Amino acid sequence: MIDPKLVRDDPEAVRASQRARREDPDLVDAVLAADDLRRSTIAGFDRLRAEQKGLGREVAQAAGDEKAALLARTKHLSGEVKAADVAQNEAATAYDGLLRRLSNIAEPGVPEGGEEDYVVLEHVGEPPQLDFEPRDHLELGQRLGAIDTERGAKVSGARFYFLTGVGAQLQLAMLNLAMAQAIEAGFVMVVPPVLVRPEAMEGTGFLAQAAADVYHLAEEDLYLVGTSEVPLAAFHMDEVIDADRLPLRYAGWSTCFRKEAGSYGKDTRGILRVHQFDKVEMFSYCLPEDAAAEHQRLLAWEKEMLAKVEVPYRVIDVAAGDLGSSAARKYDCEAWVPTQGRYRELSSTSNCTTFQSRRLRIRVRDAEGTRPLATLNGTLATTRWIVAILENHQQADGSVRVPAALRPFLGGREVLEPVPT
RNA sequence: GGAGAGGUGGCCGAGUGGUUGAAGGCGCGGCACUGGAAAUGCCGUGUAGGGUAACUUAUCGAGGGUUCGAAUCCCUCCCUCUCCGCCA
Repeated sequence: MIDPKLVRDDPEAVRASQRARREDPDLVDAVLAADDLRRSTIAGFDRLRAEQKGLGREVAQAAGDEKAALLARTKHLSGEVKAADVAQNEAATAYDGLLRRLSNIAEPGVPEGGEEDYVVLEHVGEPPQLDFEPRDHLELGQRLGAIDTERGAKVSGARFYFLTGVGAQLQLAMLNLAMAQAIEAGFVMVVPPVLVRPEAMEGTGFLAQAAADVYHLAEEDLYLVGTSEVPLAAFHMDEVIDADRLPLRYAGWSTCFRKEAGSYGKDTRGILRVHQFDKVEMFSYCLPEDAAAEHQRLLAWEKEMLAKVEVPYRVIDVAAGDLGSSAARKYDCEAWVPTQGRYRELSSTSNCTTFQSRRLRIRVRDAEGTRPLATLNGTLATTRWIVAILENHQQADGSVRVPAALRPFLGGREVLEPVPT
């Protein structure tokens, strides 16, 4: 939720942000109209309620005939107060509903446009020069006895997989490497619940545009999280945090679940796009004025991790139209995938400014009082990284070189060798 | 799953139908005292809405209800604790 004052004080800025995102600018005017109605119903209710309370005080002190007369007078007021209360609540609900539909204000400098309008900020590393026909990650994974998608489909359906042997070990090694880095950087490691209440899902903004991608358990009314960003953001829901405790940095380790609705036929091979994967996610709470700098720090930590797995990648500044509703700015790191001849997203870091904290009622308290704080998130490693690691470090014989930083987490192994099937 | 006890301000904790936004304590801020500090004393201190302002409204887990009036009574739900049952 954006700052309601901004809509009132500078509606054109909000309209401009909506246009940049290719969302509806007229929503701003609907919010303004709902706000007018809301305020007038509040005035009506307040007046009646004040009168009722005043009479109530007199009733409390009166007795006998005087009391009876007062009661007669106030009896009809009761109904009016109730009606005004209903009107007030309806107007407030309508206003809130519209306000929540407004996406976060894109940060100045965000590229305009849609998915294809990102700006490449930099390239790091060179695609490997392979003097043989590269195998894709699935073929490599099968030869290594690392990835089994056929049995994944048998047991659970399409887009499910088993990580076996060195595949499972590689994932654990990578996530451990990521977590070790995060802890070294001062993050608090968190293993969060992956089933959350509607409030947590709603508060982080995932029930808006990403709703179709979210698994829901109807019987319990719980949602499976698509990222530990959700429980990490909701961790401090309804809390007031002293300014001197900020920034708070958490590194979540969790399994993530995504329906991948609308991606039928896309990336169906291997483990590039799956319903369930594991991830180490960084999450920061900081002062709003520090958010942009914190965003750069998260990006730097992502790059540090990418350097450790030695894959070539580029950093893109995601265009406004391709931002999630919560994000004011988003940088993606995309790794080179040799068999696809293109870059694929490995990590993503978003500055959600005060959008999530306002929805989740998380505030910071300093000398001036309390106010919403900023939340940011960024990926440190996911199952998908295995794709880039296998393909970029493959050798002619189908073996895969292990990046040096991962070796300590793999019992010192330098090469993953094919196994007999 | 069953039975019972609870959910009150940043925190702890009184309060069972009427000037209670809510005693008291802690914390925090200011002042006094001090060479400075601690201790002590005094004063102040929730949040969110509406209003140019004076001021006003809401808020005692959430949502309904009873009543002229609800933190307080009733219903539903959520959560916590204790005991029993069940259990990968």
